[in-house]
Amino acid sequence: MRLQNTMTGALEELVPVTPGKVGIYVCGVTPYDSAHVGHAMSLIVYDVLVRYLRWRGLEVTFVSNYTDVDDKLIDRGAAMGIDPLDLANTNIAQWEDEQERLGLLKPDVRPRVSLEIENIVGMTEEIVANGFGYVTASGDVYFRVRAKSDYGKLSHRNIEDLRTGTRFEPGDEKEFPLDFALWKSAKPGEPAWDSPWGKGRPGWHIECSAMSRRYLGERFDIHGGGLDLIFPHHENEIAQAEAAAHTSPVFANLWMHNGMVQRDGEKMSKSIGNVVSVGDALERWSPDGIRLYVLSSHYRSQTNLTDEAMAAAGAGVERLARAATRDVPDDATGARIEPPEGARESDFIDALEDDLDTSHALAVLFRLATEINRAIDAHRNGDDIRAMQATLGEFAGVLGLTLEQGGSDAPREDAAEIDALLLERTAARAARDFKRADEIRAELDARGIVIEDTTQGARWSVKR
RNA sequence: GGCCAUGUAGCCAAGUGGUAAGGCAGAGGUCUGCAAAACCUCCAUCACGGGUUCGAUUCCCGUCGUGGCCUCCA
Repeated sequence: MRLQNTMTGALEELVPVTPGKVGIYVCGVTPYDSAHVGHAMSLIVYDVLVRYLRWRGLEVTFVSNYTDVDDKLIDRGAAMGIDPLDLANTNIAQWEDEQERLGLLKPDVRPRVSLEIENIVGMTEEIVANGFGYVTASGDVYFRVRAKSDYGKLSHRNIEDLRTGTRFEPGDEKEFPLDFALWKSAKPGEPAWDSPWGKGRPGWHIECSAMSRRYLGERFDIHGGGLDLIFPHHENEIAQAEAAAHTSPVFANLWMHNGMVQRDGEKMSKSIGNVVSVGDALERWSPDGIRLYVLSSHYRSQTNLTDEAMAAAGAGVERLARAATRDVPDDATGARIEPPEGARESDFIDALEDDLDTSHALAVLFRLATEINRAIDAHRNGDDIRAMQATLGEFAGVLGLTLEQGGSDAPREDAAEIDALLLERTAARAARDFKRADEIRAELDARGIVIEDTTQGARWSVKR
């Protein structure tokens, strides 16, 4: 599989550190507020990566963290008058529920900063001992950026460029403006832990270096996150990890970064008030629809979330789901058929091998759907058609799509009533009382129910 | 200001130095009592201006637009 490595800017072959195994670390959220669709998009991308690699037979260890100790949590907690860790736990619980509804795989390890303090302190000590960190009079520990000659190599900036525009704050104890905090001494009322430098808490960046090393080793395969994390977060992670390294001069082999989601052509931001939370999204659109939308563009590109695009994604899911679940006659005497050019497993694999080209992979699914429909209409061999349906379902599964129909089996309180109306309509049609039949259809339509007359009889489903 | 992306049909969105995947929407047709679904057909010359080339949407330069990062951010 080839993936674009942000570090080199080139497409690189994924060559696992340990053959047959892949370690992936993805930066998780800071749970100071509800998650939004941008977070969801990011995780959907890596979710598909993990699913695909596993489908291909690789043993994947997927690690993603929660930053539950952070300035934002402390500030928000103070404003709300609650303990920042409680706030984090509340938001994490909500987000985990939403992740499940989005069909996201659970990471194999889900570390939290608050439970990793010893690990983080240990790494910080190593960095200081190696001369890459220093302790100030007030008990803060900073990373000495100038000691790392290749600092900036991920974001392709040099220290001089970065220095422009920065300056020392009055009373700043930093040696150099770009130095960043590894450990922050505790202020009254803040969550704090013991350390060799007194009570305090970790800086933002050190956690990911410490946790990824603990669970994946000093060198691992893929580190992912949003484009906005390249600088300073990932840059600093690299500096820290390499400053503490014992055996490997390289931290992550491949750096993957997903593009940002815009809403109606604008950046989602609290100030504009256009942030779409995951909760809102799940209210309005199906998990498959959200996923299809995300996967319809390349993960590195910026996407624009519009109601129209979401409706299109939902309709696309319907098309795939229908084809995958459409009744196929048992007849196995029809002419044999197999997936056509562009709809074969090799096409699907080629697409995803090529820097996770999910858009192309989806095109394979749609071609397969068309072929299934054609084959059914043409009374082709039933076994062959069912095989194609199974393939479609399998590919969809690799992409994390469930293709569940919102059909008659969907739980609905008035199901019995709807069934009764449908029976009445069937009787009316048999009696050629089309006026009454159409009335019933209109009534059900008003209730969000769609009727289809098929050769197997009438059926209803929930309109999406 | 610096660094980096990006600009493809009504919308979303792939892609390639040799005249543009796929989805949604739309139009016509088949099927249907009518619909729905499905199937068939149709629907773009790739922001603009230069350059390189036998030939560019695809490479280079410039302009304009959009966005990201440079401070917290998926």
